[in-house]
Amino acid sequence: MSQADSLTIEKILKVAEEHFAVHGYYATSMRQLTREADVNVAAVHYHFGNKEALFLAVLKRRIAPFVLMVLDNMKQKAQLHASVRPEDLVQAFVDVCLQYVRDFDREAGLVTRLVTRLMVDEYKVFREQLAQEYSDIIESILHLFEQALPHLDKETVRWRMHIALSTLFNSFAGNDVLKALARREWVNAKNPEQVARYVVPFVVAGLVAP
Amino acid sequence: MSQADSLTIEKILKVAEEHFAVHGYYATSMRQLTREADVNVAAVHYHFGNKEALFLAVLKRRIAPFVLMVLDNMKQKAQLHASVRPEDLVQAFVDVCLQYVRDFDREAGLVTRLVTRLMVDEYKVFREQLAQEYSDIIESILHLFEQALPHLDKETVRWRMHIALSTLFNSFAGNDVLKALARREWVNAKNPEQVARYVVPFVVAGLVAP
DNA sequence: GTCTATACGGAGATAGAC
DNA sequence: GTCTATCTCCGTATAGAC
Repeated sequence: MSQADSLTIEKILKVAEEHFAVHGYYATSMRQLTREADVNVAAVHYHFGNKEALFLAVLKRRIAPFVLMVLDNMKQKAQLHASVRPEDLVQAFVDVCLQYVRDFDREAGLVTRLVTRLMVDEYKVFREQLAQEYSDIIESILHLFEQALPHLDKETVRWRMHIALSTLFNSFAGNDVLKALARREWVNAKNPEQVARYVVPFVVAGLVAP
Repeated sequence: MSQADSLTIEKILKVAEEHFAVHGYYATSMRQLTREADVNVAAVHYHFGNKEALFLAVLKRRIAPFVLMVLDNMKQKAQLHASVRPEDLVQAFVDVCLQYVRDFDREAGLVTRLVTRLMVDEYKVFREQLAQEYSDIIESILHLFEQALPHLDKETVRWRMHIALSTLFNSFAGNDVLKALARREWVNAKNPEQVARYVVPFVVAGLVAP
């Protein structure tokens, strides 16, 4: 029986990705997770090996399709015009996020939350395993940014892309400094349409800044 | 004996803030922390109550002075000109970060890392306890942003401030999406001077975007 | 080949001896 | 104030049931 056909594996992955995205790697309990998925704890170790490997499986399943879709969407938008426009690159990212929300990620931010978790936790093991898979895609995206910002030197382009993507991932993950520091709710950071509306002009302006 | 005079408390706090900032709340082990601080595990429970309370103590000690310093610096810069300028507000934040690096935070990003941890973890207990302390300060900072961006409606100002502060905290925390997803090092996200150089024009442009 | 039952060491928490 | 003993829950490993 192939992995994809196994009901047990699917049940584990479904509950696991939710837990990892919402609570993070360390705060996720294998026992609670398997209880919720109605699966024995040891079944996870049989199918995946250990907690790290399960997390990796979740990441690989969700991040690769997302990043690839972003790249494709960027290329597609770029072809509509004579030159690559910064606003098209940003909009491509946003479109994929909104499409994910419509299609399957109703809670919004599953993939983006997983990525921001990776960002702050700097888990070396995961990075070494994941880097290989996405390096080429990220390289292609950088190439598009270089075309979109021809007046800037390459070091600056890398930094702007770095800040732009960090901001986009964090915004769609619903991460909210103001909510963390202040009492009343300032903005509805969990609403993807609202996020899209306000983050696009901000990031585009940041990219093309003098 | 007052808390500030206790050597044990000081030893615990010093090691704890390092561990919490670098590894996060859940990945921090009380046993490892106390071993490193050369203090008995139960001493933490005696002086602070539990792990949550210790984390709160660390946050209160570091975040309040930082945020207050940012507000003061913003007000100070604002008084130098007839109107409040967006670039002054951003530069005020950056100046405080760089001053922290020079003065005591040699590893850089202790405070900013703690805040980004709070952002992604959404730990309700901490928020309820902390929100009260910083609400007024954040409110004052919002007031400055409203003065600096008079042509924008208040909803937009809140969103721009939200995105700007998120980006600033994340940048100085050294959080790096590209490093999380790709193999080779794209930018030196851990170098505060480099961060300052590239993040300021980006965020200022984002704030004043049409 | 799949999965269950169970045991082990380490974590945070706490009561109570000193 | 300090520290030991102990409780419960965690991730993990493994033997064996089906």
